[in-house]
Amino acid sequence: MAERLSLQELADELNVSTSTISRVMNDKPGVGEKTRNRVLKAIKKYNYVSNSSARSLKTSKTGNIALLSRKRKERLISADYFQRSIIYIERELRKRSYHTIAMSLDDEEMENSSDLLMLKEKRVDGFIIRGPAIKPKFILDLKNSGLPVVLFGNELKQTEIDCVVCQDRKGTYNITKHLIEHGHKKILFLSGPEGWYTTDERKAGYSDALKEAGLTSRIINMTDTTIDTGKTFFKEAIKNTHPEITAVVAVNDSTAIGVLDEARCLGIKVPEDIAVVGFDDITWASLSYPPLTTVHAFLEEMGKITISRLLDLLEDPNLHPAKHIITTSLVIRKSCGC
Amino acid sequence: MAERLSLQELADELNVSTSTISRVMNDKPGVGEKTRNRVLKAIKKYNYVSNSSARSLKTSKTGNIALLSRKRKERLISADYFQRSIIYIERELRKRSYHTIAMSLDDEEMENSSDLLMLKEKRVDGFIIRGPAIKPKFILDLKNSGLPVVLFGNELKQTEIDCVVCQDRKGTYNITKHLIEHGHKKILFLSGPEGWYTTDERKAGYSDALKEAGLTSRIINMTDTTIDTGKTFFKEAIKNTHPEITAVVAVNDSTAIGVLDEARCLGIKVPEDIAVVGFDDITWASLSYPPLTTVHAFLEEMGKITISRLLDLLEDPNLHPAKHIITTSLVIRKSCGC
DNA sequence: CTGTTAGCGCGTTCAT
DNA sequence: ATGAACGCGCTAACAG
Repeated sequence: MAERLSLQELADELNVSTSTISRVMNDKPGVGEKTRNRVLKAIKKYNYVSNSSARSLKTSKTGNIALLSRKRKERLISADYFQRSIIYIERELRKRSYHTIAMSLDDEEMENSSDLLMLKEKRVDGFIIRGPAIKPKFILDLKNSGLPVVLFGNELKQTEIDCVVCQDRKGTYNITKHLIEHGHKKILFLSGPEGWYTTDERKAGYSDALKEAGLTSRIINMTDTTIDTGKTFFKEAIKNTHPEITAVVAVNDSTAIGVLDEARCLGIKVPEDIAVVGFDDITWASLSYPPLTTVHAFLEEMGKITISRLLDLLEDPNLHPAKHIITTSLVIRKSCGC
Repeated sequence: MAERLSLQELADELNVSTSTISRVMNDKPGVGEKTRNRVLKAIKKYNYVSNSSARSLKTSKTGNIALLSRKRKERLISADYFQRSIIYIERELRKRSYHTIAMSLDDEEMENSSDLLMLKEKRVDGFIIRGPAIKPKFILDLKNSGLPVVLFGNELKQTEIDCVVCQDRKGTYNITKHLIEHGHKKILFLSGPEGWYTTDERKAGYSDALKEAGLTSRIINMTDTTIDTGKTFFKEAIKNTHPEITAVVAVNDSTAIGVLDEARCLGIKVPEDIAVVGFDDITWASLSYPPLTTVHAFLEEMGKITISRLLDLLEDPNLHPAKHIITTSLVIRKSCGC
């Protein structure tokens, strides 16, 4: 590939000033029709693209957005959730001429948010933070950097901050109600750690449904929401603390799939002996055995809103924080037994 | 957060010149012990970090690496493969002070590689291209940009270019041989589109094993290597073209899992009626029903080498291209029936 | 409508 | 050992 052309070189080539070309490049007024066309043609001919560092230096805009996730230690369970959201967000950002810098941070790295170079280096214009398992302090540190932040699938409880979530509470309420309507009375909720937004909301939705039906709540707070915690805590429940249950509402599909797997190990038939339902509708929900009844979250639409919001914030950082809640829908498959 | 400090401001604060601080920042000689310490302390105190755009402009290094993948249209099946590699690569790069710009390109976007702004904008220092389903022209275009390129899980057939792969051929040879040793004689290979590196290699491995045993090859080239193509092509084979088979070697786990799913739909028992094996050892291989016998690829180690190589290339772009082949290992579970 | 000029914040000569 | 001056490539303010 030929050497990159600088603005100056192109200007010399055309016998115009750099400002003229700059004006044309940025679609600004103040250039005659004839000159503009001449410049446009040359830009195409020489395949001229402005140097992003120089532009950033001048404009203080990088054209990069950081997409931050938490790295889990356990078996990767939400992989397709991760992939679908990251791919969608990246592509949507790219359509609008932004690049995506992806990072997976473990808990330790989030402790030292001051280490996050990007923040001080001015390498990005804004942050998308994905998932519930992020420490509030980390989020606030980022927010205090002055750059726009939008949360995806999470909300801060004390501080108002832009966020995009699905109907966690209502979705779980609906699916729990579905089980109740099919005659279940002893329903266990496998929840995640207290304090995670989605977990708390979904737990509340479960409780809403049970309370409405006058049934007794049975809740277990797991240490995480993975296949493995699903297996472990379900086994413990069925063998010791809650042998009487006829249905399990899992806080997410990964947990539910862990339950399915463990049930198989224990010789418990799903849905004949126990009904199992999840939340998220990850790809594997349709491939598990039996296929999982769950709540579908519209990740793509959540992503779309996240990005629109972030870009709005980029234009006007003083917008008042908003919370965006996207609908969910119930997906009936086999694991609920109806 | 306080306003960012510029080099000049920090210099004024300390009554030294910007050059002195720059020297300290970049660990260069020519600064007295006492001054150096004083500067070091101030850097810490004011939390000074140099502006990345300005630095890039001056040094022509961005500190960004592009990680490119192909976006598939079908159900996402290799999600955890994707996630594991991207997370690992990103974290490993970050350890070495690089940021990762991730992009998922569809076929159309790869056609117009000239559109890839990054390339001309000088937004990245190098490229990692992940997966086999990438058009050679796209790779060559990138390579011709003059920036270092390393392929991950792919190889160019005509042009020498740095690449990191696993033992695709030998791995498939081994697992096929395993089936043969357990008495299978009519073994079908579900392959991907011709021309994809991994697919072709694995097919060759299958053929090696069959030839060695004096058995007849049965190969189907699918249009892609997903759960859905696995389902479709397996069904077609079992019902029409190859009803006699007793075992299926799938080109990857996604395909194998599609076969498992379709077998269940058709009332065919695995492994009793038909043995099924895959390749990759994605997380779901251990969770499918029955758990999948497969070939484990060491993604993390592949990622590590990819990065080391890319960084070496960054230092010396004239290194001779090298191909790195990482070992695989056979993982025996239930689906092969032994 | 167009060109000249002055930085953006940094690294790197070249003097001292 | 230190500092002054220059320029990386671009945009924007000011002249003309």
